[in-house]
Amino acid sequence: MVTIRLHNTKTRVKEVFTPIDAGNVRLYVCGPTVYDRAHIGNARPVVVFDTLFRLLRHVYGTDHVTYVRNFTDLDDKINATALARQKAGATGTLEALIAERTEETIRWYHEDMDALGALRPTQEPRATAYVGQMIAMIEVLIAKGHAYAKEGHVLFRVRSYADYGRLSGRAVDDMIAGARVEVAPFKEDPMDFVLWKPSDASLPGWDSPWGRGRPGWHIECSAMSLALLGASFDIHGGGIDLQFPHHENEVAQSCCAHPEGDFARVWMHNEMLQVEGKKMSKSLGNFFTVRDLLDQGYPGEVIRFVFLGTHYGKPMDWTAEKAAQAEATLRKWRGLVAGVPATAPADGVLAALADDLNTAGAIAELHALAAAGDAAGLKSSAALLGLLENGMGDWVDAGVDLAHFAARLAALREAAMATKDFAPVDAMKAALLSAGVEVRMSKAGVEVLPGPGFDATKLEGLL
RNA sequence: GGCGGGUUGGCGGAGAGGUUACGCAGCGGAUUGCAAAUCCGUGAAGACCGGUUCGAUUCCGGUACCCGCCUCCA
Repeated sequence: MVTIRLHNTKTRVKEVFTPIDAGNVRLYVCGPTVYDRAHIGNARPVVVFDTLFRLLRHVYGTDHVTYVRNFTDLDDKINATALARQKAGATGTLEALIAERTEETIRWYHEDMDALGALRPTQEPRATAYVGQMIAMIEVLIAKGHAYAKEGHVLFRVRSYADYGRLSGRAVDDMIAGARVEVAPFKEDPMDFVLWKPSDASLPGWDSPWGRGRPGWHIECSAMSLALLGASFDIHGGGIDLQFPHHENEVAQSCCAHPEGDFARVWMHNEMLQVEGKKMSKSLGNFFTVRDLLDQGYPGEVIRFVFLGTHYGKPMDWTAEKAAQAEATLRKWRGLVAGVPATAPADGVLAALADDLNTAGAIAELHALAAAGDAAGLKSSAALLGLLENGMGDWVDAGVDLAHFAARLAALREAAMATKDFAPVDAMKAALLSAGVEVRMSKAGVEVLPGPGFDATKLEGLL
């Protein structure tokens, strides 16, 4: 059995990973709030934890890993989006507009993440389907003295949980000193956070012991992970920006409601993504959704390769330069593994991934396999990273048959060999090159294949 | 102010207390009608200042700069 080591945010060291139950390894990752298209930053944890999912499936067996990633379809941002649409003249009730928006966004999310080669998680629970469980958990917290109801709100009593701040390495008193916490009249302590809040008639709401209202954000993940994975599970993942307060609050809720469990044994956080060296933001004009990149012609596989080139624990920069390099490499490898059946991944690749998901190291191993001409090893090892898979390679040949161009060029060349007038050959070659076609001529013959920037429309009239 | 991440050759980016990372680009050569592709060879690094050590880019301390979180943003 391969020994997997993972950096645990909770303990701040790399640890040997030992599942609670090797027959059912359980992973939970915070999913998207479905109010808009996923941006490329949202895609990083998807690719990172998809790779972890693939590794775990390889090591423990495909049917022995449960991966849960939620959809937060219950959120004030969604409400605001729906409200804005209603004001803009959209017809239908607010509930209908919200449902429409979340369904549409989930569909987009699936399309975009599928394009990146991410496997669908085992389960993708929606928050709206677990409000009952959230209410139940809140009741337990109140009964145990960890939460209190006031003015239609229910708040978590942060001071009742001694370990609060441990995950994120913060001291409660320091946070108070920072004093940027919301002070509300119904809070016993400024640090207390909302588990339940009242909804007025214009907002979606559920009946609860505290009146009609809606849950706070943090309780969603606690309730869903409990329902689907139990009070103790193996790994909890997400972006480092969620470490505080979201994950800290999850720990507090889950551990106080179910002290018999450990909640998540291992916490993994991916670092943030930047674009051309800067934080992605709408005002800088470097804000991209995954769909934007796909529409610009970056294949999902190329995006995935760029992501995997940097260790998940380090900040990653998205640049056009990297994408171009990734495309060239994948194009080369695709040519190498065409028609080759997959076997078993190489030990070196597996070892790199098992070492805290060292995807950059794994890619170096792939280069070694390619250099050694081990096409089967390359293909099978790449599959562990979600690369070079059969369903994702359409972009390479662009669906165009270039055989007749090759034949034509070969004929011209043959004639030129006799006449020593290479002008017609060079003219056709230049035309092909300008259409992004790679032209290779040797004693063995003529080969043409789509290259970077291939544009089929420029081929018209060439024959 | 508090907490955390980063700083490696022209660019990207890993591991390891002492031995070539790797990829791209560059340079030289083979090959080619010219190229491309391929193959062979090759130069190039560890932000700064100290410390530990026979020896540190790798461990420890400090400085500088960049970034994130502390505002229900992955």
